[in-house]
Amino acid sequence: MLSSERRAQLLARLDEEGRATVDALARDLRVTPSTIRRDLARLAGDGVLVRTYGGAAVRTVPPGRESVDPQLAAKRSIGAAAAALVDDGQTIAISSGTTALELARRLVDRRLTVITNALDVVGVLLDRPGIELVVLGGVVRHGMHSMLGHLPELALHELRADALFMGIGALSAEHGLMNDAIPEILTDRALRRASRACVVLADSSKLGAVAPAYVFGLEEVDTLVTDADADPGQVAAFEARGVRVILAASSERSTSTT
Amino acid sequence: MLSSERRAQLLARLDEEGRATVDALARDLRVTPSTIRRDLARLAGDGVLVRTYGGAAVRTVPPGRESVDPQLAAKRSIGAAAAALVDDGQTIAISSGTTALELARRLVDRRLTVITNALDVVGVLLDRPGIELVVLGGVVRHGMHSMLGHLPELALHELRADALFMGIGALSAEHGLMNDAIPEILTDRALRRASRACVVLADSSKLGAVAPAYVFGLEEVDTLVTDADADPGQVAAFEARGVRVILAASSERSTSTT
DNA sequence: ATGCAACCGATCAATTGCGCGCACTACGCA
DNA sequence: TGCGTAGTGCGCGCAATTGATCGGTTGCAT
Repeated sequence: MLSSERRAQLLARLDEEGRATVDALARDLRVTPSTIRRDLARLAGDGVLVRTYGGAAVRTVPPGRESVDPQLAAKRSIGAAAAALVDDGQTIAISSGTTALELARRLVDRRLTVITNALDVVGVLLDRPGIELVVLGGVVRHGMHSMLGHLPELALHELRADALFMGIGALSAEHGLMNDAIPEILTDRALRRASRACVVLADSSKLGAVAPAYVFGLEEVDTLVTDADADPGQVAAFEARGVRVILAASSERSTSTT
Repeated sequence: MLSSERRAQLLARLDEEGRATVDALARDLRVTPSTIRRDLARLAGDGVLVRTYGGAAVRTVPPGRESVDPQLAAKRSIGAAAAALVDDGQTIAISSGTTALELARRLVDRRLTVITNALDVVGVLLDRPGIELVVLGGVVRHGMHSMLGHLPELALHELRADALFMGIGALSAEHGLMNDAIPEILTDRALRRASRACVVLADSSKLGAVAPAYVFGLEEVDTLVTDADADPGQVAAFEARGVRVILAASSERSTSTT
């Protein structure tokens, strides 16, 4: 095999899977880990990938944190369902989070203005012909790739969106929307204030859960997109609070794995 | 078989398979590897294919669009020299541009706070343990990956840096700093206002050149880092204007190619 | 905090490919 | 026939890649 071909396969695999270990690459490409390390170092020098301890990752995918996400299938279907709510020509805001990132992946061929504070969303939508991309700025949280602080708030005073699509760590009919990280909530509230409508993206495991940081109440939420595994009682409770609930068609295998 | 016919077959095969080894081509075309190497060298010179170790491959990017930067070696050395001006613990601002990007590559292992409006710089410095990354935000320019508009200005009201490192499209002792893109200049000026010192990074081809958009004058510039190919007259002119000039050691091969 | 296993970068020897010079052949032309 | 040019094959010194090894470092678990 040609060395350039090997590097191309390496990149293709990384593109597909988001990350790979040195050992796995060495085994599958039939070379020693030394060679893989050299290839990775070279490609990392070109800025194509990011070297991590034990392997490598695509630049735009957060490491570790979302390793083997059992809800990934659900998040994908939620992203697809949410994309159907977006009309061409609109201006939308997308918050950080893996579910919101799945939405962004579905929007690459659309004609939109997108406001975001999530660097991963930026990576997905960068240089897409129909996408006008507005980045909020801020201090980048390590690993999370979201931009926080008062800079996003400042920028959002100057911006307005038709709709905000936000992922959320937990939500309940009783306590509203909650997140794990306190610094996030100021940015999330500012995003809400700058948007006409609010669509919350949350897989069914988030419904009825709690998290330490209170973001805002359900009265601020117009639509909730979740997956078909959602508890009907929860769905009814949210609908009773005036939230339109959309159940995304879930892929079948997800039930068997849990 | 005619030699031109052989080269045509060689190209056809490469088009079909995407790659080929020297040995396989020599075997199938009934000539020695030497001849194949000569053919490949010739075709690579024409830009039709890419030579790789042990074989050849089709171009992955069309010839015109790709970034064959003749100044890349110079920019790398400039980036290295500029990195020596940065002390650990400092807060620095980095503007957009390929030369500034080379500086960023040299800072990945340092302990710094970095303010930038360049997404490529963000990609390089993202998740580096010692790097606190502050993104300015703004509207993303397609292809350029810089964030512009009044959002960066707004954010820069809230920020201060020890030094600004900025790439520049052209500069002369007479006309000061100039850029190709008008929208850039507002952001560049705001970056300057927020920084105590200003270091300009420009390879020698930029010295004495002109570009349409005036950014600011040399009285705002403390240091200029360029490569050793710089015209001594130009260097003297800049020094006469009070600018400290640093000549980065140039790599040797660049001279032989010109 | 500490110990341990895994990983990394640097280095070395071996293999393989490469550029270059030289000789030979084929062909066109006077 | 003699000569010049272009193309090809061959051998040699050199460069690039690779796999193995070693000392140092990192991340993880206890």
